[in-house]
Order: sequence, then structure tokens, then C-alpha cells
Amino acid sequence: MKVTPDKKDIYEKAEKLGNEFVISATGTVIKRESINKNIPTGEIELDVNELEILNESEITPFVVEEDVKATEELRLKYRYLDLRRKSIYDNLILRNKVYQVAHKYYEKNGFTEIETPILMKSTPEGARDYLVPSRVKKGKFYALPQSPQTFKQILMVAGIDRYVQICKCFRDEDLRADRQPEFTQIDVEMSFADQNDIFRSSEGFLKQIWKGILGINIKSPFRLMTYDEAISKYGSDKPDLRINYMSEISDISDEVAGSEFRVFQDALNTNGIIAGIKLESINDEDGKKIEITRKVIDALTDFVKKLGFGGLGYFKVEEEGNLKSPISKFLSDEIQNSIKKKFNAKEGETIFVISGSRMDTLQALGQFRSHIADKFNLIDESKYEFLWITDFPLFKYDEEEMKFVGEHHVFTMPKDEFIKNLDSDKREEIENIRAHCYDLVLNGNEIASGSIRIHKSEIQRKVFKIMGMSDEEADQKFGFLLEAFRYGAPPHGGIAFGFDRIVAILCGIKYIKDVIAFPKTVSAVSLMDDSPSPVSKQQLDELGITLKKE
RNA sequence: GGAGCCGUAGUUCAGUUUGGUUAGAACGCCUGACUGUCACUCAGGAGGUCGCGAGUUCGAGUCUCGUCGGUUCCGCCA
Repeated sequence: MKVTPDKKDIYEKAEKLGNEFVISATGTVIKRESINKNIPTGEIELDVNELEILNESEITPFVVEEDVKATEELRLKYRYLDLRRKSIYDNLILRNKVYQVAHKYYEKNGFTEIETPILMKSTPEGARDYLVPSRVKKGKFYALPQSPQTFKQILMVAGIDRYVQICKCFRDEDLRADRQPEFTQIDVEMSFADQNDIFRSSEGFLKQIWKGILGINIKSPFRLMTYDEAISKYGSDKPDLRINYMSEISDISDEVAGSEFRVFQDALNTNGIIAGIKLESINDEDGKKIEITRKVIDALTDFVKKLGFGGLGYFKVEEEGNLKSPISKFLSDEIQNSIKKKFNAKEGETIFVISGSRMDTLQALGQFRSHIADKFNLIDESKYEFLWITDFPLFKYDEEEMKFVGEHHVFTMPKDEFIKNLDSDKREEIENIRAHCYDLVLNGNEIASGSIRIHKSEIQRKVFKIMGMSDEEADQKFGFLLEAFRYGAPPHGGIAFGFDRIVAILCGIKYIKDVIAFPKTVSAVSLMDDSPSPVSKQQLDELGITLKKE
């Protein structure tokens, strides 16, 4: 804008303008005398002949600028100011585009969007529910849905054979950078669908998103990996396949079985394993070789110690293929050679080894892999690595509660060959049951999860029974679903996408708060409107609620 | 429930290791100068419950304990 002092009234008004004022200016667009190519409108300006201040702004609690300096706390309290920043605004615009792709894609493929209730029955399985007291039925409560799971299954029974909904889900659990107490899912369910039908449909959806929003053609079908393979090779059920210069995990229990090394013997004697992962020779940004020094090893040892391991074994492969390691003196040449062979280890590479119970060891190596990848920048950020993880266990044994709990959710169909194990009372046979259950992983993030569902009440009852739920209990909690299955329920299955996480990845950010207009803090508080908040005694009385004194 | 980090002008931070005079800087804000700025510049100025509460001490922003808030991770999240 150009305002010269000869236009006295306007000049004086313009002098009063401050940051975040809302104004209306009228004038002639003219070419700038001094062109500034750094700003979009840098070649023109407005020669103002009318200026009106529509609304003034007080001094803002923080300066609204792209490179924001304020803490997250302040930004959340004054969310409307933070949302004025282009980067946050752009995230919401992108989010909107993903909604539109979802509506169009599923509409085009014959899906019907149907809303399911927000006030529903509390289901005790899974996450903690957010509860809503009933005024009319005092002492009774609704729950906010953890997901519309039971309703969408009922819709299948009702003959709505393709359902979709972009819906809010609520889980009263502790939060993380990628977890909010309320979050958005794209919830999908199809009748007469097998796993492949769900996969093809979901891949088509994600292709549309990536094409429409990033202009990237992603390849499909996506890679498949069973849960067991993911755990044994990557120590995680959501491996990040963008990591370079690191080998898969190898179990070397057989190779070192004959060694005298106490730590290894202890692991084997307690039914554990010895496993490791290899770091290839790597360079820093200047192309200089990164040495795995004593200092580096010490830091990595601290890392595995924090995970509950006694220590970290390592072998540095030197020239002529010798293994340099504090523990090589315990290992015969033969054993050392077989380790080298197992990892196909070459000069300049380092093999890291830990031992313990199988699952703990593999998962620790999985975390170790991510940790190294972060530390040495081994992640190829240009890639989008989609991966289906399939064949999850149906149950896992909860040592604390001394009972089986659903690994995915309780409505998941076991794979055919394991149906007979539902009648077993052996822990191992129950744990071996694999389910028609799948997660979609992108760059190490779980972005969707689903399963083929149980559509027969007798199988559902068996599953409930294994989880320690009697028929009476099952009827009380899920009777409506079991009953529905008695009236010709079609086979069905579905998936739910983590909408916030997908949008965050598309925006290239790690934290889902910045793709949500009004997010909550890690203690589930909304700093802007200060919720949750106390309510009046009258409100509580109407609900028949008395607060306990602390 | 557990662990780590953070909390000092309006804002972002330094100062805390090793307690010691009047708690500093930058940006922002206010006043003035400047007829071409666009991270303006220049001169001047205001602005502090060092999150809160106890304790130790002659003396606490600094040490101890507790507490509140933010954040990251573990547990948890069918």
C-alpha cells in the first residue's frame, strides 16, 4: 500500500495501524517504483485514496509470523491466532482436500455414508470409554464411541453392503504425539469381502489421495508381510522400510549355541534367543566415513540398557575379515565365522547383538534399528513405503490380568486353519491362532487397521469365552450383536484409516496437533476453552451425581 | 502409574554447573526523528510474583522437597 503524507487524513489513519488490524483500503493498483520479487505482490501496490479501520487489534500475546517463536502452550490457548499462520492454515486446507477425495472415491465405488450414534453403549473391551451420564435414566451412562465398530457390523447385517463414514472416535487413554483423545477415522466396511477386496479398495483410495494431493503415483498392490515375518526381521509390527544401511534382524542362537559365553548360555537356558542386526559402513553428509567409536558404542549401550537389557554386544569387521569385539575371546573361530556368514559381514561393518526372551530381544532390536536410523540419518525421506502387515495373532496373554485379551479387537475372525484351536485350553495353541487381521503401515506409522469379522454367533461366543467372558456376560455386553448374527448376517470385513496421521504424513509433519483445528494437550485439556471444567451443583443434581471428596 | 526435558519482561531465551551488589539480550510495545518503506533506520523509554508453596542459608532465579502446567517416551491405546 502506498499512502503519502499529502493525503493528510489517510496518512494520519495509516500511522495508527498495528499488527493484526482489520482494514478496508480502496485505491488504484499501480506498478511499484521499487520492485520486490521476494513477496508475491511485489511488483504492484495500491495507491490508497480511502482507508477504513474495520477493527483494531490489541497487542497479540505472540507475534503471528510464519517462523513462530511462541511455545505450543501459548499457541493452543490463542489457537485462533495460531491458525492465522499460513503453515497451519495450509494443513487444514490439505485436510479438507483429503475429505473431498474420500467422499468422492467411496461414492464412486458404491459406498454409502451413514452416520452412527455418538451416544452409545459402553463396551468394556479395549480402551477406556468417555462416559456421558443420562439425566432420564439416573445412574446410567452412555459412552462415546471408541469406533463405530459394532454399528457398522450391524449395518452389514442390515444389508447396507458398502458403508463408509468419516467419524470421530474417542478413547480415554494417555496421549502421544500421534494420539489425541478424540481423533478422526475413515471407517469402511464391506459385505462379502475378503482380505484382498479390502486391500484393493484401500489401495485405490490411497492412490487417489497421493495422486490428487501430492501428484505422486504410488505403486500398488502394496507389499505384504506377515506379522511373524515383521517381528522376526524388523522387531516391530510397523517396520519403517525407508531405513537404509541396516540389515534385517538375524537370530544367531544356533550359531553361538556351542560358545562358552555366559550371557549367551543364560539366554539359551531360559528359552531365550541371541539376535543381532548389522550396520553397514556409512558416511556423514560430507562423504566422510562415520567411525563406530567407543563413545558411539557407549551411547548405544545406554540405549539398550534403558530398554532393560544388560548390555550390547558388538563385532566390528576389520580388514581381512577379522571380528574385533570384547566378546570374541569367548567365541571360537568357527563360531565367529558362522556369525560373519549369517550377516554376510564385510570390512567396515558392525554387528550388534543382544540376548534375552525372544519377543523382548526382537522388539529391542527393532527400536535399536530406528534409533540408529535417526542418529545417523539413514532414512530416505523421499520415499513412501506402504506395507500391509497380515496374520496377526488373535489373542495375547496378559500376564498381569492372567487372561487372554484381543490383539486387534474381539470381532476378528480367526483364519480357517486355526478355528479348531478355539476349543483348545492350551495357552500355546491359543496364542498360535492367527487372524484375518491386517494393519496398513506407512513409513513406520500404522495408518489403517482392519479385519474380516466374525459373522457367526457361535464363533464369537468361543472368542469371548477364551477371553474369560461367560455367555451371560457376553449377552449383557454384546447381546445385540450376537442376536443380529442370528438373522442371516453376511460375511463381512472392513478397515479404518487414521485420518489425522495420514494428513500429518501428507503435510510432512510428525505431530497430529498441527493438522487438527482445535487439538488438546497431552493431559487431554483444551487450553483455549479450558475444558474439561467443573459444572454447577444443579447440573450434577439433575444427573443424580455426587462428587467424591478427595 | 513411571522416566526425561522445559517453566525468568508481552514473546523467545541467557543467567542455575560453583548461592552473593541494582536479574540481562533480542524481538515486540510506547515516545520522537525520517517523503519510498517492504526484517526500515536512528535516538530515547516503559516493562519482572524468576510457575506456585514450603525448607536449607546471613543471603535462593540458582540448592532440597512438594505441587501445578507444557512436552517427549514407557506402561496404556480391542
